[in-house]
Formats: sequence, C-alpha cells, structure tokens
Amino acid sequence: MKETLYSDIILPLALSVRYTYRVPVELENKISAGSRVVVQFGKNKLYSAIVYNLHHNKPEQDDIKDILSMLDESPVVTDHQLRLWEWMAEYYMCTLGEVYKAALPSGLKLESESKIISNPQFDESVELTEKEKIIRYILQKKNTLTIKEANRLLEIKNSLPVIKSLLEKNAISIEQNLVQAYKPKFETYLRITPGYSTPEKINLAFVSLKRAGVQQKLLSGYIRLSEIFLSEKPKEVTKKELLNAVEKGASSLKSLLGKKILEEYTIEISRVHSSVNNAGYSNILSEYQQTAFDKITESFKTHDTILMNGVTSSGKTEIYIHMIREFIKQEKQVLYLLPEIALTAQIIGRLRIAFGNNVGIYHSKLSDAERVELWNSVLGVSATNKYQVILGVRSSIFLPFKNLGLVIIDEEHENTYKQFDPAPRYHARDAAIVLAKLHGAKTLLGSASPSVDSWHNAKTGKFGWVEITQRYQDMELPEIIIADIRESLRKKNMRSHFTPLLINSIHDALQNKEQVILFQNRRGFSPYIQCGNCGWIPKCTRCNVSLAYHKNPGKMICHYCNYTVTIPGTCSECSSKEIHTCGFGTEKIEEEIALYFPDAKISRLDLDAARTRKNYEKIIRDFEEHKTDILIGTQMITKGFDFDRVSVAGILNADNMLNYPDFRAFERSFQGLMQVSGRAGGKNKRGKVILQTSDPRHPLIQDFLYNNFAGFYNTQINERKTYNYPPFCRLVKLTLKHKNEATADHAARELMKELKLHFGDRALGPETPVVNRIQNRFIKNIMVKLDKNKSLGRSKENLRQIITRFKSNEARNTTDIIIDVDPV
DNA sequence: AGCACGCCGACT
DNA sequence: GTCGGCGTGCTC
Repeated sequence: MKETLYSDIILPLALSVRYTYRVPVELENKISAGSRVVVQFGKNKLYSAIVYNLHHNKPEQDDIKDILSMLDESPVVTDHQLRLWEWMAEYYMCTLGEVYKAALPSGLKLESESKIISNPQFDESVELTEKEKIIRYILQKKNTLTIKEANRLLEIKNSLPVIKSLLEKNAISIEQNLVQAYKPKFETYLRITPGYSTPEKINLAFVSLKRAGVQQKLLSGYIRLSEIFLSEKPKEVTKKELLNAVEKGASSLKSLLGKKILEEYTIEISRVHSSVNNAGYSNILSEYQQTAFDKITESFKTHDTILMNGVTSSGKTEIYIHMIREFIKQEKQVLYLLPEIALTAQIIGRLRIAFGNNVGIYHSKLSDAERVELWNSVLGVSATNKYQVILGVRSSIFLPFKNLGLVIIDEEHENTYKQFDPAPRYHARDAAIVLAKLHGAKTLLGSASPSVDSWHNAKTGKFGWVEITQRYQDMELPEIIIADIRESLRKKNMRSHFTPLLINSIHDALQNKEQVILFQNRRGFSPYIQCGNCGWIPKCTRCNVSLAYHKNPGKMICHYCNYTVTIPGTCSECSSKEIHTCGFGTEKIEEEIALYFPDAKISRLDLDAARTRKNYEKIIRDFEEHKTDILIGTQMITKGFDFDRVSVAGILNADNMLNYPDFRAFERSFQGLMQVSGRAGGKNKRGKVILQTSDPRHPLIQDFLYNNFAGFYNTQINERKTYNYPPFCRLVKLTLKHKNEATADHAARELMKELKLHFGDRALGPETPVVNRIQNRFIKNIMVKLDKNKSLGRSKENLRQIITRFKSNEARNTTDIIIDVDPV
C-alpha cells in the first residue's frame, strides 16, 4: 500500500500555525514545493495556496481536506524564494501567509468567488444526486456559477460538498480563466510557406497572381517589410503591420493564405516590451570611475556586500551599468533596486540603451498582467522575454530569480525601502542582502549619504568600502552658506520666511537666468490655523492632530487620514473672526516668493501638486526645460534629478528637521541636507546652498558646512553606542491600538509589565505618541531593545511568546498589537 | 482574513 | 417577544 502524501501549505492569511492537506493521488507526481494549489479553507472559501512542503506524516485530525487542484504545470515559487519567505517571517516576526501575500502579484493570487463551469467531457452515464443535477442543469443555461450563487439556488448553506462531488465526478471544473486573472496576449505574424521560400519560387507566385493585384501588393509588401531577401535575419512581420501597409488587403490576404503562399503563426507577446533594442552602448568610465570599479571588483573577492559612498554627480549609475555588464557576461541575473517608482523612469532609459530589451521593470503601478508577465519571465517560463536585468522598487526582491548574480541597491539610505504597513514590515535593503546570500550573489549598496548602519558595517569590515570623492567632469561641490535666522530677526531684516541672504541669492540667480530650488519639509499652506482670540486650533475628528491648512482647495486636511473640511469663517469656540494661519508649508512659500519675485515663473512639487503621475512629470519636465525659474518643494525635489542650471538651493528651515524626537533625526537631517545640496550646481558653475537656521553652531550644521563626513558619522556612531541604539542593538517597536483610550492604555501597561520581567530596562515605554489617535484608534508605543550579543532569534521567540500569551489570557480585549522589527 | 456562534440592547 | 450589535473562536 502506498503511503498517503500530505502537504503543508501557505495560505494568504495571517495564520501562525500550518495547515495540512491531503494530496490527491493524481497530483502526486506533479506537485512539488512552490506549486500553486487551490484549497478549501473554512466553510466555503477557496484560496490559492502555495505548497510549503510534502510529507507522509499523517496529521492528528481526521478531517483532512484534499487539495482541490493545481494551477500551474510547474511551481511558480522557487526554493530560494521559500527560504527568503521563511527568513522574512522569522526576522520580521510575521507569518508566512503575510509574506506570501506581499510577494505574489495579485494576478497570481486567486481570491474566492471562484467560478464553476460545466465540463463538456462529462460522462452523462455517471449518476448524480438531485442537488448535483440541479447544478449541472443550471450550468447548462448559465455557463458560470459562483459558490455563493450555488448556495442560494440549492437553498443550503454550504454547497461545497456538492461542488466537490461534482468535481470528483468530472461534471464540472473551476474556471481557469477567472482563476487565472492573467491572460497572455498573442500577436499574429505572417511568413512565407516553405513551398515558396526561394526568390525563384516567389517569382512563380507573382506570375500566378498576375490577375490579383492586391494579392501581389500584399506579397511584395511582405517581402519589403520582412527584408527576407535582403538580410540574413529577416524581420518578423505582423498581420496588422502588413494590412496597414496595403489598403483594403484583408480579404486578399485570406486568399493568399488559402493558396498557401503565406501562412500565419502566433507568438505570445510581452506587454512590458520596449521599442529600444540596440543593446551595445558602452560608455567609457572616467579614470576615477574606473578606479572605483576596479576597487569594487577587488573587494567582491573578499566581501559579499559593498558600500559605495560616492558624492552626487560622481556617476554611480555608470559604474552600476559596467558592473551589470560583467554579471550578464556570466549569464547571471541582476536586480537593481531603487527607492521609488519615479526614479525607475529616470534610470530605465539608460539601462535600455545599455542592455536593450534585457531590462524589465517591476513596481506597483504596473498592471496585474504586466506584473505576472514579468514574474514568469524572471522565472523563465515566459515564451518571449527572458529579462536578465530587473529594475524595481522594494517589492521586486520577491521575484523568482533563478541565478541571481548581483543586487544593486541605489540610494541605500532611503527610508522608502522599509515597508510600514501591512506586514511583512521588511527593509528591502536588508532582505535583498539575504536574497543575495541565498543565491551566492553579490550586493552593491550605493549612496551619497549612507545610512549610519551601513557606514558602520563598512567601517567594521562587514561590508566592503569604496569611496568616490570626485564628481563628473570635475564639478565642484557647492558652496554652503549659513543664513542665521535669529540674527536676521534681531536685525529685523527678515522678510517673512526669508533671510536677506537667501533673497539676494535668488535675485542674483534669476538675473543670470539660472534656476533656484527651495526646500521646505512641510506641505500645505500652514501646519495649523488658530483663533487669535481664544487660541482654538481645529483638529481632526479621528486623529489627535491639528488640521493643516491647504489654501489651494481652501480646505483643512488631516495629513494622517486625509480627513478634509472647509475652513471655518469663524472660531467654533468663541465665534471670533480672528483666525490666523500659523507656521509655513510649501504652499505659503510659493505664495510669498511670488510677491518678492513677481516676474519669476514659480512652481511647486509636493504630494499635493504631484497627485497624478502626469502632473508630477510635467512639473519636472518644465523645470528641466527651464520653463520654470523657481521650484519649491518637499523631499520630492531632492530625489535623483539632475537639473543642470540650478545655481541656488535654499533650505528654508533646517531646524524643524533637527528637532524631531527620534534617535535617527540627525541622520535624516544630514541626509536631507546632502540631498538638497546635491541638486545645486551645474557643469560650468559652482552651486550655492543657502541654509537657513536658528542654530548655526549646531554640530550637525557645522559638520555639513565643512564636509566633515567622517566626523558626523563618528559622532552618530558614538552616541548610539553610548545610548545603546542601532546598530548596537536591534529595535522592535510594538504599537498597540484600540478605539478606547483607557483600554489601550491599560493593555500597554499590562504588556509592559510582562516585558519588563524578561527584558528589564531594555523594554521602553509605554509611550504616547505625539499623534495619539489615528483613524479613531488610540495608540501606545513600546520599544524593545534586543541585545546584539544574544541570539536574536531566541530574543524574538521570547518576545513572540510574551505577546501571544498576553493576547490569549491577560487582556481579552481587542487591542491590536503591531510588531515592527527595525522600525525607521 | 472571513465566518459562525452566542450573548445582550432597541425595536416592529 | 425578535433583529442585530460585535466579542470570540476556528479554519487542515
């Protein structure tokens, strides 16, 4: 007797225990780990699950369900991926199901509502029950039926046993097209039949067609388009193309096909194709770039991961391209990670020029079909493209790489690499390093202002270290000038939010037909409005946060939940009409700068202005083409663009970045300053950075002013060592949420008691965040520091146990506990 | 995540 | 007297 085969499966749900299904005999030879299967889970829900493993251990329970069907011929998830998923679930303290949900494009995840179709090959002699007959009968009239509909029609709560029995009797099947959200796209091509493959034979064809002019035109059109007798490698001609070239050719083409002179064939075409196909471009690296390249190559011999610290405009991309080429030569795949979609658009052109259609893009704005297609292509099951280079954002670490050789993580320090919500709350940089390790691949991190963690890793020898201090074409680093806000206030020469120095610099730049960017880390018009009489400040009804005033739509908007109200004419507390705007955001800067420079063309780039991709691109393009003189914006303006004529970069208030209650505030400020200053200056002129601050003596400002990188990083690292913060420990942030403040508070205190027992004073809190209520739920934070000297895995296991125990007995309440490992 | 079961408040 | 709120437990 053959042993029954079982499978533990991964469901797209946050389940902490594994579920086992029986593998039907007919699937035993086809199924393997990573296969996509359909299972019933719960009373009447079907899910597409991933086979985690296969075994013969009969589970304790007796009601083991069968795997209903397999969705693909071969596994869609590789072993390497499953290992990455395991690592991620373990490290980020979430479930495999959550990782699965994040990893697969939704086109590959079938969500219930599955449709049932009749099976035309059903053997009518098989006996059916009454209920089964009803379903069969309805299916003949209606084609498809959902399980819900079946329940209603049969007037029973659960029709699945009936459905299942029908499936077993081969009377119905689950519709693949609907299960399979993705349909490959085909294109029809034409070619000459083997019978007419030589010029002589084609001549004969022409003779035979002498009375059919359109057919002759079609045939000569085909010959011209395909260059069949001109080149060694004829071009492929689509039916569409030929019919476009020859007027009214459709019916004549049918005749040609009928005469077997031409024939049709179809190819699955890629939706993510590109028109550029001239791989072969090769820029020569400059001397200093070549030196860096050689250092990287050398360092890869001893290190798996390298940090490349290169100043802005040092040409890091060019080095990446050359490095990619090395790995392509070895037939390896390359993953090129960028922090956000907008940047992929900038880089893709350069990569396509270098590598042609070998480059695929992957991000969330692609259609489902496109993402599935890219997935299959990377997996190597796609009919057409086999991408070797993938350019993508965070989620592209989940693609099914087969032989990854190199991972590039550009702008390594960017926080957008960290996923906030939902779980898995992973850091793509760290996960990518693990991914690379699994493949025995190399990782190259690049940044002009590395994260303190990576800097530390490089300086302690964990990562290799390559530095580039020279800039492209010997561009000079910008001149940094501090504008003391306090002094200007004292001298009373401050003009609204601008120091004379900034105003004058803008003035000079505009005179010289140069461009200016102004950076303010806050969108909207003003962060809040206030009644001048009683001090009332309008707040969000769902979040305890003041509503930001946005002048453009004339609304007050909550920046946490987007709650929007029209601005009140009078104070709702005292009915006074004296309502002031307080503080300043990008909108206000835009308005005021227009007063000082009425002739300048001004534009603004922030989350509001760039709501749509089109707007965003237009703002950027206008500035690039110098249709705009002054660009005001938030972080957004600092990301990746190379504006050539920007001579002045103004930072309106450096202090509000510094005064943030977070151990990473300085790191972020420094990186922000670096990014803004990187935008100043062009090929021929040294740029100027005007830094407005109330605290010019601040050590961070001083380090920035004197380009004292090492000084800044050393200070940071020393401080973190002293106060035991990353990279000297691991942080786990627990966020408790409940709609009742007292409940949230109580739960946090109780959990804290438990944590103290195990972690002592390495458990911090509970703390009430500045914004203590978001979307009607009160929030409490607890921070746990995990000792780096002890086993991280064990510490996390302890933490997990404490939380699980707490959830199950102590507070039998509905407080949500969100676990965030390595929060940013 | 969904869904059923079950126990307390305001209604035809 | 019932409808329906959402707290709780379970899904192989």
